[in-house]
Amino acid sequence: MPYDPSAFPPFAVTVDLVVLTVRRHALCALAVRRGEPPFQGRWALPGGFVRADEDLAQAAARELAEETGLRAHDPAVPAQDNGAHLEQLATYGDPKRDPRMRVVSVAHLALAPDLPAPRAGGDASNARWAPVEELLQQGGYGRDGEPVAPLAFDHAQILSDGVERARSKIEYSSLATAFCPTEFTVGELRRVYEAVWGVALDPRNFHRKVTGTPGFLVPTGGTTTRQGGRPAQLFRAGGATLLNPPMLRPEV
Amino acid sequence: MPYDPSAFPPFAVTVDLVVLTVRRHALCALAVRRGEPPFQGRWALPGGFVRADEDLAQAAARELAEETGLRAHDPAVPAQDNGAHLEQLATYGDPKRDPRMRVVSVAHLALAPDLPAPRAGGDASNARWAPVEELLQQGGYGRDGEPVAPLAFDHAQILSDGVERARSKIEYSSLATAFCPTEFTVGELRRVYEAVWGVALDPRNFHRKVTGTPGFLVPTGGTTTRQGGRPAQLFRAGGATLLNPPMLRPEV
DNA sequence: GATCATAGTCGTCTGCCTGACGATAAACAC
DNA sequence: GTGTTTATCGTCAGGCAGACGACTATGATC
Repeated sequence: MPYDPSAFPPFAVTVDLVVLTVRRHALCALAVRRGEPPFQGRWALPGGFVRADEDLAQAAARELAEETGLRAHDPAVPAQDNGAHLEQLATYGDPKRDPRMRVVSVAHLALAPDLPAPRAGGDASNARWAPVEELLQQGGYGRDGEPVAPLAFDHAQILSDGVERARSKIEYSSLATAFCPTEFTVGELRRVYEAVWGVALDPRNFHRKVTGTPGFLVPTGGTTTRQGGRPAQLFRAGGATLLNPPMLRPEV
Repeated sequence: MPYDPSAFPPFAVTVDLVVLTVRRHALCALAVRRGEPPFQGRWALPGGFVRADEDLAQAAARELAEETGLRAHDPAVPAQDNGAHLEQLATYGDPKRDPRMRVVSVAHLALAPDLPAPRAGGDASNARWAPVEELLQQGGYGRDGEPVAPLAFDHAQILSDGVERARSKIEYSSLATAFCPTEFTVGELRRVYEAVWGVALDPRNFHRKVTGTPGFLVPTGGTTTRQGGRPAQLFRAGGATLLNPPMLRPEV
């Protein structure tokens, strides 16, 4: 195939972000309201065009910072604090996914601890954390009784894929700690698993499992009582990234 | 962000293919020789531009058919024969990955049973199955004593990611059957695992494990003796796609 | 201050799965 | 027949997970 610039059609390339966090025992995703057509007024995933001199991961990190103020976690610096986990998810390129033009979107998945409040260009009403089931239900009515419109474009599919990735990845990696603050208790980590998987876990077996997995948790020495009840030990994420044996997701 | 066609730079979008198979107890990948600069004469992964009206998966399936004659396995037809498994792998978009222009490549992973012979535009000398370690070694000398040049572009990284995906995915899915013909024996399936993982497995424990996992294998009733020794039962891939519990890859 | 509710932590027991490995079965080569 | 190769069945011990009892340490309530 000789090199011929007219031999290939031009594409626009964007990054879209599935930013997940756990709030009030529910897995939530960041959604922004679209200000212009198509899908004006509908909720969508945050994202934007990749710039001419930018790598895909850079573009995703830039969008993440613009939308949330989060810095992306550099994989080369595992002990970095307050950085969000960011990884490529999948690429969506259906010719009709954007009615305006041919857009290929490289979706990324970000996991963040619970954050104060979202921002989207400074306008809080145009960005929110919403439970993923609420964003994924087709039509129907949300918790507040208002009608729910599906996400713009193919973003329901992207969000669904991102949630599934997160659900499976916390099984065999220490990624669940990305949902926790720098220091956290075993109970807080358990509530992350329960929210992401949507199941209840036995606190005793969970405690035995996570404290017995080498490299998963490192005790800081401190304790906290912010959950009420007996004070709990505080931990930081250990160096291990892959858990062997993995956490087991209960059968449905 | 208002819609402004001049606000985004144009990209070329390609699909690159990591086509894996098991030949002579070794994990092999399809490589094609580049006929023009850049990297003229070097080996590369097969691939090509995505057309204007084509989905990414369609483009990957078309390239796969052009290079190997394989039809992609439609996930909606699980019992389809002789179709190769095809899935999206990852997307590579470093601004300098192609010296000519800005190219974003959506890599796909294909798994195929052992095939007669590769073809690349009818010229067999420009396409071959090569063991992945041979393609991935940087410089040095191959089995035949000839100097080995690294793969073109970032294809070593793509191939490495594809191999790692395959290695981990046969742990928890029935994907290893994609390397086998329609009917196969437990021993043949074991040799697939051994080649992909590069380890030796205990035949007795392997047999117990795979025949005891519901939905993994379905006996066809026939037997074969094509491996020599006692005749072995023939199986087809069962309906299960996810293995629970998974196959365990031995520690290094 | 006693009592209660809440949450955390340590143990025990049982069943299942895995790895190691012995034994037998059925073909082919000589 | 003997040896070789591959397939298949069985046995046994160790480890891990699920179920669940027991105890500890805090704050809330009376």
